[in-house]
Amino acid sequence: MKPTIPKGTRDFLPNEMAKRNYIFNTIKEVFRLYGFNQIETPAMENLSTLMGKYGEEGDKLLFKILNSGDYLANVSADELVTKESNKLVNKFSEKGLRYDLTVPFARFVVQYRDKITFPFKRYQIQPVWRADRPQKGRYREFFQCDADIVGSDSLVNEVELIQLIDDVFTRLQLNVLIKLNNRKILSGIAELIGEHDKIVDITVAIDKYEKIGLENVQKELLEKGLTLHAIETITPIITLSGDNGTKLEMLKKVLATSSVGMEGIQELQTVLNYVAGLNLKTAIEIDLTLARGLNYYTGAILEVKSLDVQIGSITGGGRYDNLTGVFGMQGVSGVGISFGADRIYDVLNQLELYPKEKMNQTNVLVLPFGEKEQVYGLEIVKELRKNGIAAELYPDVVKIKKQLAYADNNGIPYVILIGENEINTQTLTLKNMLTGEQYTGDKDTVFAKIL
RNA sequence: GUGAUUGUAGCUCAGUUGGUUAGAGCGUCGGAUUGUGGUUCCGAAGGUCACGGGUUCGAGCCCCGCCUUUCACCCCA
Repeated sequence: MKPTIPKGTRDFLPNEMAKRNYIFNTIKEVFRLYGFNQIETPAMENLSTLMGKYGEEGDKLLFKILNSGDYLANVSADELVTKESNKLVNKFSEKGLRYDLTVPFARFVVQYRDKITFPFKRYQIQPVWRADRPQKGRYREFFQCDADIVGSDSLVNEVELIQLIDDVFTRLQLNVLIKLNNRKILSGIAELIGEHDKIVDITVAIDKYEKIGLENVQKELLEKGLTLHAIETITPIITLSGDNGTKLEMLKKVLATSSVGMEGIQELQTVLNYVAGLNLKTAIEIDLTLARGLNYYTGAILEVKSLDVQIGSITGGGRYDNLTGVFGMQGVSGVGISFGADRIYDVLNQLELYPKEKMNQTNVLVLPFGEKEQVYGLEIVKELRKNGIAAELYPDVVKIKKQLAYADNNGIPYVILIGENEINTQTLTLKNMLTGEQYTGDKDTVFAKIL
């Protein structure tokens, strides 16, 4: 039998975990600094919690868990014969793997509303699963690192999250661009031309402007069923360019008659004004083609792109005004972001942006020449650890050549050799694996050299 | 879900128009070297050619199916 893992999943070797932990620890530390508190939720949720929250596409991508036991007991032969998987699945599956961290969080907020003080700031770092077809930067199991604030309408939250994003990527030394949009502006555009359900087609078409040109975009919109008048109305929006200020001015003109649209512009402007005073390292750009998560976002929408590596967005987020509504709790607005840890990991790998000093694990390997030395070695590693030095003792009595190769392959910077000579003279021999330098002396001097 | 693409030793890959016993490098193990790794030399182990069927005197190579890899679309972190 060949050892393999399911499609779209990954194993991580020790050196890879060191890199991933560097990412997780960085994000965690920033979350903590911004006052978010950690929670966890189960890997699986009731399907009733998950279904219908991510649109039709999302429902298809949910991993469903077979009921335990005789899961076909309640399915009649007639029903089985129909082969209608989508209907039948409800009969033998009532749990699914979580698809993101936001919906389980909404469930969590409603369920524990009596134990939570609003505004509630939580962070959550856990894997999610999607039955997608894997490709570059897309996995079926990946970690999201979410920070959300629920129970506050203030745009200060948006500003704080943008600052947090800037903080994280600055620490990770990644060049990124924050793209910003507002769902209300998109609604305004739709309102303007009376085509509420065409908003996705419109954003997709705008997105292609730079690639295929105005004429082709207009042609595509025509094919999608927009009237010539409607296309003419939104043409200034398709060709929108320049800095954020110019874009906002143009939008104000075009959307002047739409109150929702103007509200979105106002929000965007306010956020940008606040952020301008914070001197962030990351550039922020208004991007009307950002329509991500259209299913539940109601205000700000944001996305982060790596400037050095071509991969999908590495962070996304936005405001959702009524996510808890479906769980029976109305009028709670939230805003949140989600770092895609696995994509950030891929980007960092490609750029090799890991600080070396944070990557190695064991500092010292103790090499015994024989059994007697092994006993002495046990005492030595114990004392090393007491001094805060990560140390291990080679567990088998084998040739020193082999023990040194172990240290070498594992990138252990120091070894301590213990043989008959060392025991007789009460000394230790320290070897620097990088330089090959060796020093024999008493325990305290050797320890001092390592520290 | 749609369209391509990949699969040969633990890893990376050769393998001619179908032709005898399928190769290399790296890694592993042993030795040169019983107290010295990362350099060198010698040797060894390691294969259901993804899997199942078919064509053929003969298939790693051709055909069909299936799984898998990677990529694009859709959607997304």
